[in-house]
Amino acid sequence: MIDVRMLCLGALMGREASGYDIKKELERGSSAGLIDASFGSIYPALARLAEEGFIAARSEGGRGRGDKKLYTLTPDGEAFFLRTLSGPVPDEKYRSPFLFAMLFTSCLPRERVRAMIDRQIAAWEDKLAAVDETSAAMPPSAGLNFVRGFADVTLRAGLDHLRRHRAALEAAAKVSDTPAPVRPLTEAVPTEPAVAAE
Amino acid sequence: MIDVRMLCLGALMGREASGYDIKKELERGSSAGLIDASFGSIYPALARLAEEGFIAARSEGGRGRGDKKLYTLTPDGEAFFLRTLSGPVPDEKYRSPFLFAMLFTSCLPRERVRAMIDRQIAAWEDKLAAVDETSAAMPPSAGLNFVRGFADVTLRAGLDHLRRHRAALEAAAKVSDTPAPVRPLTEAVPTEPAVAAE
DNA sequence: AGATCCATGTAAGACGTTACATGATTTG
DNA sequence: CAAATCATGTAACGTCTTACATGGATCT
Repeated sequence: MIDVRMLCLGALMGREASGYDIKKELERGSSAGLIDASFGSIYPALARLAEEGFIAARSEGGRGRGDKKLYTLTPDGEAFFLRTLSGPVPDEKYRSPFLFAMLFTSCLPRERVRAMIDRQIAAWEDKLAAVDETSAAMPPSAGLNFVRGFADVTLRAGLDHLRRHRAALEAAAKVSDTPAPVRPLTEAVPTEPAVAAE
Repeated sequence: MIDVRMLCLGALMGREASGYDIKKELERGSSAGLIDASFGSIYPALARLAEEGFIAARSEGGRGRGDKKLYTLTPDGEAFFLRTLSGPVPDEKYRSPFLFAMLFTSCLPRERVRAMIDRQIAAWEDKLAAVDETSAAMPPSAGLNFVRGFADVTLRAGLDHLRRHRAALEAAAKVSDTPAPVRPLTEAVPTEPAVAAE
């Protein structure tokens, strides 16, 4: 379970923060590019955690900024967080629209494939730069080092692979109005030769 | 957009299949380990696609097995699929409960960290084996090669990284009742020294 | 003065999972 | 005959995103 509640509790480990702060942290802090959540899920999560007694709120209204609510973990909250973290680790989820699209290169126009690849390379390069940059600016800890390093090597491997294979992908793509060689997403070894019949 | 509808349309490119077949394909076919979906989302998606005229159903009742519904893409469906695929490519989503947990190694008992790492290594090794195995048994196509290869290099990089860093992660973990060195998930360079005050 | 950032929240809806209900067929 | 696999579907529920509503503060 890594729902927004866990994200919030994690962000509050050893620090006081508002919903807004948490969102910023997810966007530009140590988890930049790895995890994200919208205000629409963060605020209700905080409200519920407060109700449950896992976090405590302190209003910082007054002077400058409007009504800011700073949350802190309660002992209960920290215990709950650590207990949940120690529980069963759910499977990872990776969903890549780009990879999915690449499965169908042979049915897509070549320029389109080219454009997608360009955008993906740019996106991964950006992410890589962001990871390396924020890593440098962060106090080192074994966990942080590991996670940032993971993002780094993994992105590099992906980029490298894509660069090496882009020619093949583009070559397989459809040139303008070539009758698309639609091959099914097969399940292992389709034993019937296409000629077959009877 | 890679919702279950797109998954189904993709699975039906150049082939006839039932909801059950699609599920199997996702589990053990070319997308094994990369994408999955439950029956609870596949069947309603197929029903809706049929309503919209993107796929056509053919009942294969009769002899052996019960009432099987085989779906085929209509020209409209194929056009819709290709058009959507060619549209804007949404961001990738990667959610790793394991990586998240590793951010908090310093607060978790060492044995627990060790166990998590062992399980993760095993999980990635399994996935890698599955990828390599099914890749070998599949008719080669540029798209398939690329995607399988991507999974392969990416998993290897991750595994390698984890193996190299496990000692450091375990060393940072909490030994039995050591007062946990809780360090916040910081946002870049927290400039205030903890002493500060006024 | 207008744009942008800070700051919180709600409501509607999309999307998906789990669990349930059902039943035939195949295999050990 | 029991267990697994084939096969389809529904209902409840959880979770998250988008879009909306609101308002002060800061910057240009």
